[in-house]
Amino acid sequence: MSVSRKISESAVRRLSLYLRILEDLERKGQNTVSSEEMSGRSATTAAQVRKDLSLFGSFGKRGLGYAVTELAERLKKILGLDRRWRVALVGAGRIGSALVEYGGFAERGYDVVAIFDSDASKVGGKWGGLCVRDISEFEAVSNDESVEMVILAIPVEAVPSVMEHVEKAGIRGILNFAPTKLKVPLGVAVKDVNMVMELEALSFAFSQEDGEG
Amino acid sequence: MSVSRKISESAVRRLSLYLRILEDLERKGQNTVSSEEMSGRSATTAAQVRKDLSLFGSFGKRGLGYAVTELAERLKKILGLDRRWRVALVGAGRIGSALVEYGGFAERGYDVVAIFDSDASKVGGKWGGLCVRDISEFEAVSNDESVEMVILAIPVEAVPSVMEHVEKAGIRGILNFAPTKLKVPLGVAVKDVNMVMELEALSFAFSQEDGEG
DNA sequence: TTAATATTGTGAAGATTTTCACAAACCTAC
DNA sequence: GTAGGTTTGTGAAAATCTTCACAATATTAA
Repeated sequence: MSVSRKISESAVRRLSLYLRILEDLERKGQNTVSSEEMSGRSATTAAQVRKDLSLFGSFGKRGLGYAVTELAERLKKILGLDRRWRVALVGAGRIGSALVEYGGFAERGYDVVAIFDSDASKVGGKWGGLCVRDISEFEAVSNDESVEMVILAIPVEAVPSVMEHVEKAGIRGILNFAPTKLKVPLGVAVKDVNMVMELEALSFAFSQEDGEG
Repeated sequence: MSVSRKISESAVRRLSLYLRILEDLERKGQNTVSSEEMSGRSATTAAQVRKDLSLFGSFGKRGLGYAVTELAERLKKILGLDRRWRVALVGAGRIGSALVEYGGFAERGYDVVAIFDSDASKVGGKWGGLCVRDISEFEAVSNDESVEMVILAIPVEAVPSVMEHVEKAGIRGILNFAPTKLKVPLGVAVKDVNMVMELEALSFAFSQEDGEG
């Protein structure tokens, strides 16, 4: 099961998508699925699906396809979803509130166990059963609470000082909503989410198209 | 200025990031910047920065670097940000509310001019000055309001029926928060945003690392 | 004016990712 | 058990993306 090869960013994103498709098929009671059908639902090619899956082993049966439930389990394991993760939210502002309000994380195994902010007017407030703590307490609290990952929903200016705490606490996974590339030590994984950047990509695609003959 | 080459997804994302860096430098009153400095702030290489920019022309001066304000203007134009965009939000649920609440869109030129839902209990409600309309009115309203792009914040099940309206209305840009790949006609641009997918990529990176020697 | 220094723009090389194409493996029907 | 139809798994080819390396060009100093 150990994988020595480096798996590309985009391959991992596709695995996520495959898992979602499989869960959908599971709900519908479908037992097996072909790479062809998976590709149809995921805007890739059948060859791509097979290649992606083959990076981790042989899950399918030739002539038949993949067992839906079994493959879903394998993917969950590969993606680290066969367990729950303890997550801290840093930044009790608009984005942070939107994320807590959104609530989709717990469903997929991510438990927000602590919330931090540097704004004194927010510290002490209750957010869905959790007390907003001052960022200066980050190391102590995240240690007590065994925090593994951080959701960073803070303005760019606040990044350097917050990152000091995060680094010192030995956090090794960050979901970054601040619109800047984080500089992190080796071994710390970062994923960026930036909705405005997505919209910009959209208007780019749009403008290009309009400009062309 | 016309670009016939296809620009890669990741190149566009980097352009977005460069623009943000430039705007930051502008605020700080810096007049010129080298590809080296840009790369330092964006976790890429100087060569990558130059290559990306050179896709659209020669913006820099050898020996000196790039003029901050001028390059920012050029990038805005390239990314289609030299104008405002009229956007409709479809789905007045948790994600939709989070996005409206978040509010970062207007700042960057995207105006939400209409909100739709299929849930009768939501239709008619007021959201930040806008009245939530029934999705069946989509074509008429989006035509009246000259809607150009759509933010799709609906559950997977609702996708097919909503997409019918969106297609008929001739919308050609979609920011998709539904965790599924949309099937769209040629010429329609789609960008997917999926925060859970990002978190999964994070736990994947994390699990891999733990599993290795 | 010339020398020294800095930095871009870009072909070419290198690396990575995707697609192709087909042998191997499995299922069903008779 | 054999023939016919499917579908996987995977090397090899093709396409795409990133890095390298350096000529070309600009600035500054003397």
